[in-house]
Amino acid sequence: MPPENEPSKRDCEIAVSLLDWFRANGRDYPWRRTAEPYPILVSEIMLQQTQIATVLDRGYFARWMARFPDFETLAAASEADILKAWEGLGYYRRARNLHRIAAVVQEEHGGIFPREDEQILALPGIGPYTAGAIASFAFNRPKPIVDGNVARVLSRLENDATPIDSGEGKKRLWARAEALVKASGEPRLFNSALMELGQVICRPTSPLCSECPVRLNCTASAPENLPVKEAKTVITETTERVFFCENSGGVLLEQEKGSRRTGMWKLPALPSASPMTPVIHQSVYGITRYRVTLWVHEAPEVLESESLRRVPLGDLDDLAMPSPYRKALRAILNARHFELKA
DNA sequence: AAGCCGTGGAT
DNA sequence: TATCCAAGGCT
Repeated sequence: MPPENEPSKRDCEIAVSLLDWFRANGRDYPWRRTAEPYPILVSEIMLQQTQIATVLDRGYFARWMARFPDFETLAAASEADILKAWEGLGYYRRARNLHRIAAVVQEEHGGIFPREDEQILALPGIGPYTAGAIASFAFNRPKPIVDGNVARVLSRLENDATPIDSGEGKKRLWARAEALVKASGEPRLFNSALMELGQVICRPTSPLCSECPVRLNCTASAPENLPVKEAKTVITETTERVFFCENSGGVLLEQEKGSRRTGMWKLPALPSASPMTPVIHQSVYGITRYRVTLWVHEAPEVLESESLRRVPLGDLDDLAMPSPYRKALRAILNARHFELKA
């Protein structure tokens, strides 16, 4: 009985070329020096929609691993500590999901990260990409991964203009990624190589085709025009009004309670019923499809509320705060400090 | 399934 | 300056 999916000669060539290139040129990252599920999981969650430079250069990965070195430590940590460690990385649900995963591993898997695909996929915050990444990086199993890099590389390799965010496009990409990782015989190395090719050679603009290890097998006629996407994000302008209220006891802050940025602290919203007090700081920040103009007002008169807390200046850095408010608060406090000295 | 969820760097 | 995009997932 012949094997069902014999790798094609072309796929074997692509895999070998990519593996050779990666063995000679692959970058050294801390999560590539280990096959332990925990650090690999942490890196994968941190790197979702986040650049490697952010996670490495700004110290997030190193600090996290020092503070929460294993599942047990992470499971025992408070959500406040976890959000604080994640502050500035964005998509804060990722941090809470990582926390929840640690609890599941401790309580349902006896402290051992599960190997079964279904069990991995069932963990909160782990979708098809991250499940494949852990299966291949930690367990060296031939599972495909398709992230933004891989989608770009594969659509160019096949000169395929099917939108990568369409159902058909995703189906093709995952099928190609699966065929290639199986042809490689080296899941851990190959998946890393495929992504890194997208980062350093097959870049979104100005791809370095003359240096590409798979150029002989690439069919792209105009690589700069690929991949094609359907979705176009329309930016909506919005306005946000908050207030700054400091006295000898510290600064008044409000804890977020909605689904968005839950548990994090911010400058309190200016009550819609309150009068427009003078503006003391203005900034603009982007969040998903919004461009928000943030106005920080002087405090209105009425300030009683259960969601508000007066935080001493020395404790401000201990609370997890989304970047726009952190920056505004620092700017305001710096200005005040400067005035006091002057 | 289309909208939502953060932030910073590159171009 | 504006836009894109980065190791996506959830609802």
